[in-house]
Amino acid sequence: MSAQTARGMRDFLPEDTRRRNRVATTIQSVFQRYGYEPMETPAVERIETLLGKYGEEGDQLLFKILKRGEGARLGEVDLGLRYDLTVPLARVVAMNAGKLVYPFKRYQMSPVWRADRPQKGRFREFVQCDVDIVGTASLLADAELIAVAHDALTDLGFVNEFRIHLNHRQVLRGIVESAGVAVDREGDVLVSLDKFDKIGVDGVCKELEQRGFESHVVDRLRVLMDATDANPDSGLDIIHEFVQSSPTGKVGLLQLKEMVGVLGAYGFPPGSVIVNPVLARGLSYYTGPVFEATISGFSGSVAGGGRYDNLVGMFSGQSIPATGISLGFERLVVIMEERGMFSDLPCPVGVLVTRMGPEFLYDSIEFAQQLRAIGVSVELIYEDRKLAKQLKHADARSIPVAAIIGPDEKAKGTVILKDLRRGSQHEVPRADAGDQVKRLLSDITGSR
RNA sequence: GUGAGUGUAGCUCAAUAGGUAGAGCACCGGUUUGUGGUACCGGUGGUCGCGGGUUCGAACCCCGUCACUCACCCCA
Repeated sequence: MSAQTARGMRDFLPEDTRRRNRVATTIQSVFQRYGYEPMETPAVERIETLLGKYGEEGDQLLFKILKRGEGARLGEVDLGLRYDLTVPLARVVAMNAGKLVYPFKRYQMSPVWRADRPQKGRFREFVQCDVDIVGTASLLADAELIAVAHDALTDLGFVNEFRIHLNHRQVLRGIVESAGVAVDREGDVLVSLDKFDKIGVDGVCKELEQRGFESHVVDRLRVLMDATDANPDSGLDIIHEFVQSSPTGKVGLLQLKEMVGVLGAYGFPPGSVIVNPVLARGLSYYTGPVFEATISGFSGSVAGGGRYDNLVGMFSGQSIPATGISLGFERLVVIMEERGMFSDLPCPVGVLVTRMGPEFLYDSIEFAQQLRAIGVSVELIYEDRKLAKQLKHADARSIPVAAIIGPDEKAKGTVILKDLRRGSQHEVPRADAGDQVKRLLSDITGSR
């Protein structure tokens, strides 16, 4: 019998959970600040809901659930674990289209499952934080999502350490068209182009050649990448040059210009949101603006999203426009742990109430309750062990204050409050102890 | 799915040319039976991932297998 989690699955011990909760509440409060409401959907969806939404690769990565009974023996599948939160949302909207108030703004933070091979910042079970706006084609919605991501990353502590990239599916189509690529090979080009950040101009060109693209196509895209590389802040101008011959591309460009204008009004620091002509994004359901957030020093994205105006229609036949972004919760946690960004998390327990012996136990319990009644988090020692051991336990748990009641204190109706960080202690009447404890705890958190 | 690396005590790691395992930290006890985080002394703890093979003898060599890590594919 091996005590081990399944591949790519993790336990979260209390310290992990404390950190994760900090990230979750920080992100949630941003979502709520913009008027999004929480929503939840089942972990399990019908398999046909999931299949065919994420491309061939995605279908391979779905965790599938065998039918019960006879079907299991035959290997029949009728259910699967959700692969993301966007497709379930589209399903919910299709199911409840008449009941919802539009624009429907919801967020969801839930685990999703992918049968991927784990690596850094990648797991088989991982939490996504999705915010979406359903029922409006307005680009204000897309811009707002960028603002939400911007605020979330900022509040988490990544001030000036991230960048949000913005592009448009129709711009990409325009670029690809004008480079002379057939529509059915657009996907291949975009997949390679998207690796620009990682493998550079030469890497992308090499890959394009390997995929069999003619040299005039590769050369054209090389010019695009060189221009982007040289002037990362001139994305709109570069796109302008590259979509002249494409009506579709021009539409996309106009929309990007509009968004850039709107984003200007949000007042973000220069360079934190940029138009990136080579940002592609893999998922096939995007139809308009696409966005992605990166953090300096981390390869890969920490957020991604875009407009998907046709996804709801796949379920109901009734097309409803929608746009959304997903924050990569796990990657953010990984990066924040690496960079020591949780060092300010306080110990959840404020006071350890020690005990001196059987005859003083009830005093300790009464005192613990006295503190709990005023909202202090208190832990009581269960075993009758020597005081040194009890204080050691407080250390192990980083509890900042110990309360000691022995024969002397019992006789006088006092308690010793010991500040374990400083090593100082003083004896106070038990009636005043609540205020003293609160003062001590606020001193300790304030002085950090 | 592909490739590379690593699996020895709870954790981080040692073990000299194959001779049946050791340190630090942690834990427990003591120096201090009312005071932790510093010091000193002692102690518990290991089927060397698992299975086979070579050998008088394997943690070490060979084969297989599993797990983890990293990278690719793809993605958060």
